[in-house]
Amino acid sequence: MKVSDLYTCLKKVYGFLGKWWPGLPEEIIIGAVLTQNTNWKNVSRAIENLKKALGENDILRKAEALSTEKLAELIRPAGFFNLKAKRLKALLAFLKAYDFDLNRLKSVPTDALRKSLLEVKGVGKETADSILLYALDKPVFVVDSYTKRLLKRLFNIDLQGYDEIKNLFESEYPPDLALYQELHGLIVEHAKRYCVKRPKCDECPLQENCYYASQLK
DNA sequence: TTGTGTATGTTGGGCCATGG
DNA sequence: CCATGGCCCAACATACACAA
Repeated sequence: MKVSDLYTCLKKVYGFLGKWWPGLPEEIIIGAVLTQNTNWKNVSRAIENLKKALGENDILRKAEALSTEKLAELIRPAGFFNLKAKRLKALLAFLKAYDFDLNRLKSVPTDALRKSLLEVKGVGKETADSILLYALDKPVFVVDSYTKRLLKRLFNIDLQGYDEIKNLFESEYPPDLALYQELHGLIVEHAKRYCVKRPKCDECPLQENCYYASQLK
């Protein structure tokens, strides 16, 4: 199997995921920071705390107005709360320059927008691309550790660099928003179910197409 | 057998320092 | 320039010891 066949292949197994990253764009931006090194269940608890304390609208503006300490208290369930409170504050300060208007943000060319997001302390490549893809509707490919592991196992492609992997996918697939959103979600779901650190090849629906699984025999 | 307590392992980005 | 490892934190899963 080739990298360009992965989408069709995963879709055959898992079907359409629908809206894989839940919530309003504002919540997705917050979630992108909160989900660093933690599972989604804990992140959604933290977001619920924020919504309960701040209400549903203008959540970014209201969150920015909170002290770092208060913010940390609310996002506690997401883990690393002191660190993430600082990172979230930094990101919210960046958004304030756009008056928290996501449409204004969206009107910035993607490359420039990505660069300025990466200048925010606490926003790395994965976080920036997640925001671009799921909150701002930009067709950029999101790479994570699951993507790296899947590439290595399925295709024996051993790339370390984030941008290398991003470029590989972006050259194999046309820049289609729905496709990119769906494909990243499919990769994560598959890696979480079967292609875990200690892979469950015997149960894996892709074992016939997988370099690693076929090597076991 | 079922419950409870304790310990230990696993998960996961980004920053920063350090060593090639 | 690039890779590696420590650091930030909590939840959950698993395993095991022991008691009732």
